[in-house]
Amino acid sequence: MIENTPLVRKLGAFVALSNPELSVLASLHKRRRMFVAGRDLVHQGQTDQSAYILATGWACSYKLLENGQRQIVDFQIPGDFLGLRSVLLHVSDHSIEPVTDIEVTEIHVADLLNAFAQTPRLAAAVLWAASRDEAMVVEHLVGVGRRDAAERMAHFLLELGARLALVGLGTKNGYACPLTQYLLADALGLSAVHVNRVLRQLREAGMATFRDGVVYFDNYDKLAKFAQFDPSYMDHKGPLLR
Amino acid sequence: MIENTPLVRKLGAFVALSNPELSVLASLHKRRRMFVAGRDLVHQGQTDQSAYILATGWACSYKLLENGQRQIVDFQIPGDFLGLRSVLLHVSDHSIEPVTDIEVTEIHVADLLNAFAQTPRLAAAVLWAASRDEAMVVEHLVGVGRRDAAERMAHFLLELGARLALVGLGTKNGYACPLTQYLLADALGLSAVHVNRVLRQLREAGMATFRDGVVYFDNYDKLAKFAQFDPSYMDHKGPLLR
DNA sequence: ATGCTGGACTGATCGACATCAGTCCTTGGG
DNA sequence: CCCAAGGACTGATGTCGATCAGTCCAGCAT
Repeated sequence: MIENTPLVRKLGAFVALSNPELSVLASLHKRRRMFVAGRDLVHQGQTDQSAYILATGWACSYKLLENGQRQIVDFQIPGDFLGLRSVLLHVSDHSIEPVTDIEVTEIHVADLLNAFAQTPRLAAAVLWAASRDEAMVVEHLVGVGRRDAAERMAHFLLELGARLALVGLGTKNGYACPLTQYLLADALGLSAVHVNRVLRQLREAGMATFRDGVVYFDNYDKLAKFAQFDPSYMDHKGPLLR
Repeated sequence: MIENTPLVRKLGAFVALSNPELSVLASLHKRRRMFVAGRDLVHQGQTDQSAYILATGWACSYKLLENGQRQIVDFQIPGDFLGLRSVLLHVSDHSIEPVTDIEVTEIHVADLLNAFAQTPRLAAAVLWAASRDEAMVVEHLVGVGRRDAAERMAHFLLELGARLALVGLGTKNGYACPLTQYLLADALGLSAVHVNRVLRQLREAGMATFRDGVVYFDNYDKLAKFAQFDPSYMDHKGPLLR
């Protein structure tokens, strides 16, 4: 039996993978490596680095601007690819930093592309996962562009919860979350000061509480309504491609 | 000889496609269809619609919020896929509207996935194109999150120019652009009023002029510096996969 | 114990951009 | 020819969130 990693769980939600396909997937995993929190894995502008699959811990991908501001594009949780896009485009347009200490397994993109030849359904699954990632970036864009700070925060907390639930790390009650208010600020396009005020608003409105590294959904439905959160792009009853 | 469509030009910049691969690609094109400006092709929430490749004209994909605001996620120009992500995810999380009258060719996603089995390099090319699209959304996110209105506008005009240049519809001097100030506002997360003021700023600073449906780069280098525009994620000397 | 550091938190002030309420110009229809 | 509609454009006013300048507390090293 193939081991049930977060990646297998995630892709399995998209495409029903057969055992041969699963073993091709498993064969992609090369060396296991660790990185410590805070030290960049990939630098903006760097070329020809490796791609990884995140096994444990959290990371974030971000872009730096000359004026010192940064925008966090996405957080990666177990099961997510790290740096796949950089490798495909042969240059990193962004940096990646572990938020906590992380464990990853390296993959060689040449192997991945070769695997597509053996099992085209794996290509579909990966394209699918990439589409989902893009959908999340899009949702993030909508939030930053057109939602006010409180809605943006609410939506963000919900989306993260839904993603974590998919790999078994969260429920509708809440989840463990190692992010600081500074990280939230850089993700949401706010100042850390304002993040603090907004979290207070959500807490006082009885919708969500973020304290001591844990997010509690005090009233999930009210929060989801407030944020206009629509999880349909992440919600699946089962694999869509059999 | 296979015809040299914008799509072939674009994918060809990524992966050197052989004649058999090109003909598989050509075989994906089904009926040719037209749509008129302003009437939605795909509605948010709709399921099971088709995917298309844009042949001529411009479209935009956007998301609507309950309060009536909208965020335009991206504009599509000839050679771009329309609605591919919606089909892969089996539900549209966004709407697509033609900005001008457009011509498209329909593709069946089942055919596309089957084609991956015949020519895995095509899978790589499509994954590549998807990565580039995601990189653009990311860049867009950074702009909306961390750039002020003028920088955002400058960066947007440059990026669009670079994309158009790739399919032969623009140069470093400028390009024809059918977008209204309202569309720009919805894309950049600004009000139409403010778009107007910002365009004036750029004009008065001698960097770019947008008038009568044409964007002129009055001083390309100054504009690129001002916007911190880095085209590396779209720039290629030639195909990276041979 | 003492000091240092990082993160959460707060009040006061300021500025970028939204909103409101218009004008002007062009285009197309009756 | 006149009118309606859409797009570009402008001034006045209002507000959300940034910035500045702190406090407080827990954890850790000395």
